[in-house]
Amino acid sequence: MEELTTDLLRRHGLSVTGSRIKILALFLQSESALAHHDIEVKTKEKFDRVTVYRTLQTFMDKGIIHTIPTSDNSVKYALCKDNCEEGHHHDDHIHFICSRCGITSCLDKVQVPHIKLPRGYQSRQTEVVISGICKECSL
Amino acid sequence: MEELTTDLLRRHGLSVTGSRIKILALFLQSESALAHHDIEVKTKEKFDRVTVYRTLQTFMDKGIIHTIPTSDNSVKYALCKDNCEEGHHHDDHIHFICSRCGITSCLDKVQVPHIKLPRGYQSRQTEVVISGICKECSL
DNA sequence: GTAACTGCAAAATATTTGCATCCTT
DNA sequence: AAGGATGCAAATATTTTGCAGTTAC
Repeated sequence: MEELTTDLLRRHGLSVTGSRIKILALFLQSESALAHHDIEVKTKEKFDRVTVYRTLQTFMDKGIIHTIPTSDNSVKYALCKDNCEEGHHHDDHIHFICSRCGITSCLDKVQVPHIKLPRGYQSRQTEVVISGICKECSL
Repeated sequence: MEELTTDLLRRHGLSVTGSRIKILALFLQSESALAHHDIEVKTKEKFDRVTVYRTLQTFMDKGIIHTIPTSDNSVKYALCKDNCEEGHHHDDHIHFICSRCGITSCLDKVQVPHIKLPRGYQSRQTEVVISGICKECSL
């Protein structure tokens, strides 16, 4: 794991530090998207709240994670899969929010559909967030 | 306009008050979605910030407005078109965020596509938010 | 050694709650 | 008259900024 995180950081031109390793590891271990608060809670070793903010921002800038839009206030973050570069997100999967257990996850297998817009509108990115009952909760 | 807003409030079982009329009128006049901050700025007569929060919450509860999910922190609100009832939103249109002028709007004519989910997932609501350049900005 | 990262303090901003008063019905 | 809505004060939560000390390369 340490190997993996270190690699990922280096590949994105970031220096390897304790907080970055720990936070990145959290994302790699997690099936679901994480809110700022989750990160504060789940890292064994506690980091300053400010460090978490800055680390998330850095990961965003470098295309390591992306945000998932939600209708309520909350911002959730998830790992970008492969082809995100600095400044260019290519997340072409949809997101799912379970209204029972609350987890937010990326459904990597489900492609975002192409949507025909009215004349004059130019689409750059399409976000799809579906809420409902997830696989686990509907058992 | 006063007629319209009053009607709308009554139809949703709300008492008719100054702040509700003014805030609802803002939504009716506005082409685009409004953030809490927009409302504070755009109402001539100033209301307490708390009143704005509470009014928006009330409108949400009654199905008069809905939120639009965004990837950044911001929450935007827009009028529900017709068939929203208390506790049941039926917004089946997509949302558009212009990355040039920043406006967020409902594209009422564009239907949300049906998306086939993996086995076990049950969809209740699908949100689609497309960002790009809007009609006005691409002229 | 130098540039970048972190933690602490504090500022700025956003949101919620309690309560007394006022307004709508 | 009664219940609900508003404004004010204040508590809470969230996010940002500056700076000094520390760490990665």
